Amino acid sequence: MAATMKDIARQTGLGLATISRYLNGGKVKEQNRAAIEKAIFDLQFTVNEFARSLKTSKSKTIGVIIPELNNTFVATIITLIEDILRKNGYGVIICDCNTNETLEKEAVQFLVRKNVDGIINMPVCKDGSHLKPALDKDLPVVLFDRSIASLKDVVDAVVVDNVRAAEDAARYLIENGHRKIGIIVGPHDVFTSRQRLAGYQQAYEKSGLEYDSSYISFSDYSVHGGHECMNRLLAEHAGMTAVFVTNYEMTLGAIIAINEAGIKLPAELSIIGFDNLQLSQVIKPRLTIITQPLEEIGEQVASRMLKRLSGSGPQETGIVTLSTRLQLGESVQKKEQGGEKA
Amino acid sequence: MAATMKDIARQTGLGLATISRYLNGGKVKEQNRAAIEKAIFDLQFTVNEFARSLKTSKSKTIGVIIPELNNTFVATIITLIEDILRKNGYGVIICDCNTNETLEKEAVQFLVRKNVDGIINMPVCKDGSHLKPALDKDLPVVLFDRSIASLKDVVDAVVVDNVRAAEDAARYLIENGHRKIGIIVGPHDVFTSRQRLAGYQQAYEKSGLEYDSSYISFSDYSVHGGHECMNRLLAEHAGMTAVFVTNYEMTLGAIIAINEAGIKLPAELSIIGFDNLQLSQVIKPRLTIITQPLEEIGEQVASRMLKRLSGSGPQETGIVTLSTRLQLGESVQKKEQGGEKA
DNA sequence: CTAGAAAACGGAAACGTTACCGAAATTTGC
DNA sequence: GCAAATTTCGGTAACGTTTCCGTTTTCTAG
Repeated sequence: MAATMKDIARQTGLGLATISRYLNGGKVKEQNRAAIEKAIFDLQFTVNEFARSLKTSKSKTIGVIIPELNNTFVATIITLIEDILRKNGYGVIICDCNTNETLEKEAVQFLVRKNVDGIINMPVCKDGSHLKPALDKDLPVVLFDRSIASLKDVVDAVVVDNVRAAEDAARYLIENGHRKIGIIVGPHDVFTSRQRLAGYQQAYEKSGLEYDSSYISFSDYSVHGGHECMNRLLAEHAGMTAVFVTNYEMTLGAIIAINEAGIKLPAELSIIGFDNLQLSQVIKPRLTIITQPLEEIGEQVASRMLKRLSGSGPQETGIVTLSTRLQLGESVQKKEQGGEKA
Repeated sequence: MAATMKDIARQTGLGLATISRYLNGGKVKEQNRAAIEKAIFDLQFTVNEFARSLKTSKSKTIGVIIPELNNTFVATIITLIEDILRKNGYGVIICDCNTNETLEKEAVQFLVRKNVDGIINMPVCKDGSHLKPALDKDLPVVLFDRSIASLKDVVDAVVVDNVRAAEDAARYLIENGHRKIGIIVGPHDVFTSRQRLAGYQQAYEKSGLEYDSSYISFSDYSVHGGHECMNRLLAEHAGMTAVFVTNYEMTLGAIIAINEAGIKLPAELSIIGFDNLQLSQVIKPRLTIITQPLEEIGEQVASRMLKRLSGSGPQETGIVTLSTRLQLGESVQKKEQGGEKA
């Protein structure tokens, strides 16, 4: 049916090895090059990737495992990664594990069976045991958003400095005179949640202030969860003057709740949100937010993977920590303290 | 390195063909079956999918091309499709073409070169010419969200009845006494935009009323766009009593704009949104929305693809049209007409 | 012009499956 | 208990590349 290298060899009178060399960027005499190209054109030849893969044991495919595709942060990063990898000839197989450790483990097995050349993962499992099948086969693994301590010598990881990010946000609020600051964080056991909460606490400590743990509200990184938490905080803490919401979806939910309650931003309540610069500028008052360098995360993940793939010999792995930025808007109001502090 | 069928054959004393038969679900004598299974376990054998693919010319991989991954509707459907296909042993390679026809065409070529067994596509290109490389190779193609008239005999398509959906929404508003209804639609040239607009117009016509085309606002299906359009409509049409927003992202943007303007829902303005039942219940007043049967769309797309893949002989292709539902909330207020009618 | 070095080439053996089809083993029927 | 019918089995030839390495061609320099 389709033309093969043999057909090219026959038409050009050259040997198979020469055709192969040409196809793989080797040196070929000018006139042979022309002949081969003509034959390829005439016969509409395309390399059979199956045969090539059989010989090289490379699929030119990368597996990506994420907890949830329907999430701006994840979708944006995947889009960036996919774009870069595709430009380098790699296909990207996505597995949404629905924030479920069992499904995540199965996804790794599935991808290894599918002979992916590497795995990119925003991990749900905390100890990294799910990655064993991949590591056993020496596949390069790159984590993002969350790192896994026990794996730091065998995989790459790209994360942001969440502690610092949250600290920046909380400090900014404190500097603006706020003392009773609510925080809406993700699930207790998620890496980023913990870090962001730690940053909030650290800001209080460094300022020599105490925080009230009842102002800490755990949620699930969803719009619904953010809405719920915001309502709870509003109901329980009439004295709250500011709130820090630690991801995009929850920020959306929180704002909806605030609007519903008829609370004026920022006069009656200051807010700092998370991610999605675009939205922050659409909302009035313009939202002050912590932005993650999404492009950079995507690029780092993709380029680390590519480097490992082209890797000659063992390379050092490591954690790349990127910085977030406090993007000022108008959703935080300076609050005069009643002379409480100097 | 890794064990092959030959190793299994050697250990069991059976022939290669028998091992192959066993692996592919053929009949094997009970005691041989046991021996093979033991050998597989002992040697940690797994089928080399590369070799299998070379023989069968099947990759067990499906390509999915979408205009934009960072969109709830798309992400939700992809998640469903991916889940079903993975359970059937298929990997899903995703290509985000960024709503760009050139990139979409390149994505098809890329996937065909990667030997996918089929292509699922939410098409950007209107005439379907981008799919030629796939159709030339007789790959099954399933479209969703948008169909392409010229391809209706060669590909499957799963869409919803957008005309009816929009008509339902507009009629409901009209029945509730609204006459000056704004509509925020997607881009002029997109299938769903046109259909949803047509439904809106049809509702007016069937009610014997005229619509004012200045109440029609074209946008781009983004949060930002919805926000912008809503602001424009509010500025230009003080008399507007209701608005229909035709996708989720724009609905979000519109609500933010309404809230910012301090307009009370539904007392001062009624609104019907689109998609995302979950959010609609989080917002107060609970949003009246048009919901698309996302699960059903995902299932239909996946099962159509699976059917075509297992396909024995030529099957009939066709368009599946699913129904939307008007999910009542509290965001539409009955408006007494000043005896204008009847 | 020619010896030697360098570059380009080509034959053939894998890579690990699947599938055809004749041979061997087993079952069935009487 | 035996021939015929039915299963099950196994040898072997692909599938279309890549790669090793010995051979031929081309280039360089004196």
